[in-house]
Amino acid sequence: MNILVCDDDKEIADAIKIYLENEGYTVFKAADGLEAIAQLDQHEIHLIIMDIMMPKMDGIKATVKIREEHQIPLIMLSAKSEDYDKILGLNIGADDYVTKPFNPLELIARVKSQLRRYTALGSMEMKQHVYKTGELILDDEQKLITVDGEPVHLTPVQYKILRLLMMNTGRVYSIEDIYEKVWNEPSFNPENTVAVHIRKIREKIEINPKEPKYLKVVWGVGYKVEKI
Amino acid sequence: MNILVCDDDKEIADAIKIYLENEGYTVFKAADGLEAIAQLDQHEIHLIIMDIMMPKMDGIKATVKIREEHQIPLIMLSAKSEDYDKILGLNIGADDYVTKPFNPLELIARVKSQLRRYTALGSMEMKQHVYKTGELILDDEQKLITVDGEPVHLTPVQYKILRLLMMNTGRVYSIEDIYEKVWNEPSFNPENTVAVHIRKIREKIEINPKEPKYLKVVWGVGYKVEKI
DNA sequence: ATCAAAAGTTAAGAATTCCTTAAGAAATTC
DNA sequence: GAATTTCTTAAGGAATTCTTAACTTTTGAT
Repeated sequence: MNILVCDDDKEIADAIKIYLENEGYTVFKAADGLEAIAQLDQHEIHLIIMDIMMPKMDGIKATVKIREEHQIPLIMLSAKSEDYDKILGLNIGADDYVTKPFNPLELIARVKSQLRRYTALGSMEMKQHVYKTGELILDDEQKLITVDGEPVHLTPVQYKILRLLMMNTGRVYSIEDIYEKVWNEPSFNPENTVAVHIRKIREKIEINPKEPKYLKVVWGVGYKVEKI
Repeated sequence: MNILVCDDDKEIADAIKIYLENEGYTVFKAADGLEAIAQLDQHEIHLIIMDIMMPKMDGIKATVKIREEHQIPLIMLSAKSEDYDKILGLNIGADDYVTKPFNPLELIARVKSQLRRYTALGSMEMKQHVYKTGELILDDEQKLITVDGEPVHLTPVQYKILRLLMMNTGRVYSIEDIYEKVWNEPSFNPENTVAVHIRKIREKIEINPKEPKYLKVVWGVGYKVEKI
């Protein structure tokens, strides 16, 4: 997910960038409204964080301009906490606002909330949430896995790994791939963490873990869930 | 789709029949509980509309009898609107109820809603207002919750949380999900609020809160109400 | 074919994270 | 202002995750 942070205060923009990147988002920056609009043409942006007070083109004007062409979720940052500003911001097309000084955790929560809402609308109930291969079924809504109809309990990490592999049965994921997707951070030195988890998953979903039917290894490459 | 209308009042039964046939359903009639049971043997019935007050065998007795053998969705018609009757009907195995005098459109909406539950089709025109799982019943119209037929008092927040979970039994909601839906704002500080409410709810609806039958935790993910 | 290196598997315990629970403060309702 | 409800805090317990290290299989170089 790509987020555009638009603030002339370099310090604040950088701080936000770090917090968001820490959450796994890709962050682009813009120092004013004009830059922001330019960035939108260059990158696919999924959410905008926009400061109100900026030189050249302020946040209000920029928001209006952006809303003429895009429906990207937009969170407004305002130094003042007057209701006046908030109302103005929301009327103009912002989806939410946060007042400075703000709690980074709050900003992140609101970012997630907006992205959730936005992506939920696009795929309302349409998104697939049941993945099957052979007698192995994963229901992502119920967080439920069954093998031959028998429910199997997986821990959160185990679940995430299996879901990743099952969302694309047959596709091989390297250990680095898995680490990045599941932990949301580049695999710096994942000893054999992933392998251990794989073992635990096999223990639970395979009849005979030594001759796995579903969760196969591809030597020197990674792991996959067989497409059956 | 075949619907059985069971009411000794011929006028009402005929009126219902016409409305339902107008919607494309095939309607069978029965004047009392005994007739209803006889009809069930002869035709494949997909939904039952059952009046409470009837000669020979009343609706309550008939419902109990029917539930011994069938899981057909059943909507109860009651002349009285007292809470007592509603609770009784639901505990006995009815899936929904409508009080006389009723709006035909409401009845049809509830019929569709029930059929949808069992066939998993269509769109949401009428939101369901009775949610059941095991012996736990939530009636959103009366804001009433019963466990084993015993009404339990929940505070507003507790009620909202339980309703959210019961509207989709089996589905897992993260703490953030719950916070957002119940408080209508994203959660950002690592609080414990939801967990405390969950505890309080368990205290009230569970026999043994330490081994909850209904309100389960899914480790590292969130909470759900078991689909029973 | 044989051996060493590389890659994968497995087990066990320490470290960490997450959930539960109780008690009291703060806020709200009556 | 008393009662009820909601929120915060913190300790304790339970479950999960990670690390370590020995072991097995595969690969490929000799």
